[in-house]
Formats: sequence, C-alpha cells, structure tokens
Amino acid sequence: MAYWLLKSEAETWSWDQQKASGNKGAEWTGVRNYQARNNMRAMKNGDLGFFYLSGDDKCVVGVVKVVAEAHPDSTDGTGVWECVDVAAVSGVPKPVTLAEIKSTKALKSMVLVNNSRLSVQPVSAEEWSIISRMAGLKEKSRS
DNA sequence: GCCAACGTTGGC
DNA sequence: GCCAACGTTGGC
Repeated sequence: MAYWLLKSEAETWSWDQQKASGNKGAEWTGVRNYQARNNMRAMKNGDLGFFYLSGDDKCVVGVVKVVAEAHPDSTDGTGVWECVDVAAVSGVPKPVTLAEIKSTKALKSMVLVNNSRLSVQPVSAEEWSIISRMAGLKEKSRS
C-alpha cells in the first residue's frame, strides 16, 4: 500500500468533477512528464492519493483511490503517455494549504516542497498521516 | 506579471 | 554526449 499526491488545476479538473465521476472514477489524463508517468506506473489498485490543487488554491482538498492501474492515456496519440483511473474517497473537512505544509517541520522533505513542479508524487506513510490529521480526516480515512 | 526551477530540443 | 536555448510550470 503506497501513498501519492496528484496535482490538478481547478480549471482543468476540479474536485467537484472528480467527485462527480463517482466510485468508478476517471482517467487521470494529461500527464506529459516521465517521472510523473513512472510514478503512475508504480501505483497499485487501492493505493490512496491526496488531490492537490495548484494555481490559485494550492491546497489538499480530497483523497482519491486508484481504481485502475496504468494504461495508455486516451488523450495521447503518441503511445508514450499513460494514466491511471482514480475515484474520490472523501473530501477533507479542512483543506491543508501549501503554506501550512511548508511551515510544518516534519513535512520539510516532501516532494511537494522540494520539487513543486512534479505533478504526480510519492508521499511517505508518515507524511500521509500528518497531513490527514491536519486535514481533519477521521482515523478510518487514514491508513 | 515576474522569475526560479526544471525538462526538452537541437546544434555541434 | 554535451550544452545552450527555449518552453512550461507553479509559487510569489
């Protein structure tokens, strides 16, 4: 069981759209970066991820679950890029902002802090539990 | 709107 | 295979 962080812009793919896709989820398309693609290839069904908004929002707003492992990205014609399907698990009672993450010592080494441009990132179990707590998620929704 | 960080491209 | 030029992302 691994943890991830998936970045989106609200204008492109919002949390509302993610929720509306229901339990079947939706393809996480549009990733055009090898490191991000490789992270998606490493995802297993049932892995959890934070849904993070970049741009104006810059915060974790929800939790998603991998429901289909890496397969070709239907929006890509080159055959190079892949995506996974993710489904919304729950929104967070209290969004966790990038500023909060940056000011939390234990999260200093997060990829989000050190390589903010990577759009699909691994999250350690410790980071997952800290942010879950900050977000006001119940124990059940954590690991 | 600016700029730093990073990735990709293309010339050599 | 190196590196300069360029484009994109994302935080401020």
